[in-house]
Amino acid sequence: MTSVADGGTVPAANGTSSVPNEDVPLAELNTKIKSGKATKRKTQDSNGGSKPKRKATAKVVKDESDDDVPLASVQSPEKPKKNRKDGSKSKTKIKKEDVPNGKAGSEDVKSESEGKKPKKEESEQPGRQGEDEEADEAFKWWEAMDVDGEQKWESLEHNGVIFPPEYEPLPSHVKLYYDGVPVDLPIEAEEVAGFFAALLETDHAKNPTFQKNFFEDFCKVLKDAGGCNVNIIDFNKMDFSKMHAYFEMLKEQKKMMSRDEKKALKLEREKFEEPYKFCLLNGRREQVGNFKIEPPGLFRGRGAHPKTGKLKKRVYPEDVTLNLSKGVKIPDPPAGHKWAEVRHDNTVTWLAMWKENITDSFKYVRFGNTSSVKGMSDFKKFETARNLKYHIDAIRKDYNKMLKDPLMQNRQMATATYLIDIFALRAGGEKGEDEADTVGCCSLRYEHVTLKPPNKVIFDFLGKDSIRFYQEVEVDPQAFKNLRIFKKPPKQPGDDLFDRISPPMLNKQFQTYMKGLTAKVFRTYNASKTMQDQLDLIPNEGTVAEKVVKFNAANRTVAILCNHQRTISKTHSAAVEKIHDKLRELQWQKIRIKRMILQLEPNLKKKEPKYFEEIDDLTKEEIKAVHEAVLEKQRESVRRRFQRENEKLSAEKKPLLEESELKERLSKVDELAEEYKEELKTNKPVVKKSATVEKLKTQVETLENRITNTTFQLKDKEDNSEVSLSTSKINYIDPRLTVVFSKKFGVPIEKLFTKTLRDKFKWAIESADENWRF
DNA sequence: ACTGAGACTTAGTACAGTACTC
DNA sequence: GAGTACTGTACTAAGTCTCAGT
Repeated sequence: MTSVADGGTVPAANGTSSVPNEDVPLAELNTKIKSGKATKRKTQDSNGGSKPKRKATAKVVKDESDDDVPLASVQSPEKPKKNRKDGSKSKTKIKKEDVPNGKAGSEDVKSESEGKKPKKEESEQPGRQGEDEEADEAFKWWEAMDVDGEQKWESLEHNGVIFPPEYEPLPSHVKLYYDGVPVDLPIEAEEVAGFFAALLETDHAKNPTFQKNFFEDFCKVLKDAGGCNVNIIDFNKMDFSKMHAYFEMLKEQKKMMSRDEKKALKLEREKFEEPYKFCLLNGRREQVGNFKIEPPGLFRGRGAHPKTGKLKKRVYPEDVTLNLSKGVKIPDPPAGHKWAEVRHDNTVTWLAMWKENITDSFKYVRFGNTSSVKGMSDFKKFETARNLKYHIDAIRKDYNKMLKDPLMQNRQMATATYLIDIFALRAGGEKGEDEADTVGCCSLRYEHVTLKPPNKVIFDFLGKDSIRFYQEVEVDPQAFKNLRIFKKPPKQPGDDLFDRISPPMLNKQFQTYMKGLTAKVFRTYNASKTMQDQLDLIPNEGTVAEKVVKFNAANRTVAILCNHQRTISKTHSAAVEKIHDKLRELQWQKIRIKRMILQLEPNLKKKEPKYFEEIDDLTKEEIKAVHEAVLEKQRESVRRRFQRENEKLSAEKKPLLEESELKERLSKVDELAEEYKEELKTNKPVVKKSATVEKLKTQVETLENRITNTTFQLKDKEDNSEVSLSTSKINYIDPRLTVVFSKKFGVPIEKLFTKTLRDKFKWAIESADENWRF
């Protein structure tokens, strides 16, 4: 069995490894580079030169480092010997106890049988399994796991996919208008126009690229369908408002349906979907994920996607390839249709597949997240990440050393690894001209990194999903020097910083340290490691609610590390403003009561100066604003109560209250207003006769508590407004960490995982005990 | 050695469903 | 109990990474 000692004995990284061989003159190096990555890059000029985007071949960086070290040699990254098909499968089993020396996961760990039935026996009796749902539910793959190997399943049977319903034409009175004229669209074109009409009020519909792409595709569909009564040539003359209104009306109708109607509809839908929801995987009933074929519509690309708004075509059975066991029943295609193809490939995990017309890529129907296949791969992912802890020290040591390597390529490798490790950047592969311009580590360009000596770096770029990555950070001095070199002229905006490396090269390098190590593993590792460290800091005290808050705070650190964002909800700023107002009012109340105390006992001010320090914290203007808000609130509540009382009286058929009564009640508020006005001048609030210093001080205390709570609430709201916790919880934080926290701190798992997550992470919930560590 | 196809994970958003407030 | 705010789920786009074919 391999042990932790491995960590220290892994082969050194390229460039720092023993033999300084294969020295190649620089000239040759350049050729290599050119024939490699650089040639792939499309030239700016080819697309009209609108954006200062990818330049042609990045200029060769001067053969000098900061220290004028010549770039000496090229070393082709060592080819990791791989032997995928050696057929030897290693059985692994999630164990209750952590292996002391840590090797688990994909390395060979013998699975103690512990009397568990081998999987094979079970799957040979699908019939029996099928009868007993309990048995299905209870199957614990994590106690009999075969994680390695090419083959993904033994047997697979399913009922195919659900196609979206055929298009139903609009009622004849609902039309598109062009230049004020109602248009008789052929049904195909009407459908496409409808797609746009449905989005009329969204940002997409206002996006010129979206409009242009939509219009092009719409015109083509219209032409192919034989045209219409009007000559449509100008998008701006199209009026979708009638169509839009119709869709809104339908939505409204749906909303207005009674509870029972909705329920019945839902039941019917579920009954129809039932057969597609499950499949037979190795003889066990398991969930299918997305069994619905994506409906046609307009492509909603994120960020500045050149293809956004294009028509995503309807998918027919003739486009769909099925995958299932040989010899099992092939689901019938919809009447009058046939499948594109039926495959029997057990090395993949999809049940159906089709090609999508926008980006020319594949879409898959897969197993659900609760399935054993997905669960195993999730488990494997976390074990790989966990395994990194035995190698990370060596890796860090090596790249820190290699930051000074004379060879430019090696410096870039080291610097990229550093950024990926420390700032959790993604690998950043090449992207095409017909995609949104987003970057990751290897595709960072000149303009994405600003250097501020001595060692401050500002990253500012759009990452995956066009989410902005903005960070001002201090970096390792050598990394700083390197970035400066990578930016040296003749490089200029538009040029790649890392022009001599690519994600595959990085990954190849990583594999020399550890099997399965790739760039993305660093994100998983650092995320889970961070979570573990944060959880370790939480004291086991307080209420469940308090513990949950602290857990979420730990979760948030991870989310921030991974730059997981969400758009601020429309109501957010209003909600924040509300809390701010509330806080100011509380503050005012507190000050007011303290002033009352001073009226009762003026000499206290000298005795306890600290306590009364804050009584002048609010300006007159602020106080006035609070007064107005408070008074307005009171008036509003008086009016509301008046109205409610009247409604009640009216229901009881009794005479209503007179308007004069309302005036009478409102005048009480006016009296208060006068009182406040006076108070604003004198700074002496009226003190109730019954008040004592004791009582008032208690009131101050209560207010202070409320202020603390509200401040906390506000901070939480603001901190969370742009941070999405769920992504890291679903993808990056080893679920066993959460399970351990739950067990150790006595927080019900329901408070930490939603139902779906509990199903997804069942393996973790049932396998981790409270001593488990990442 | 390079490239693109293919397959899988990761990601934010829209919207439905639920909880909370007045 | 209606209206509103928040939460969870469904959806599908956008990444990463491997491998086969040239």
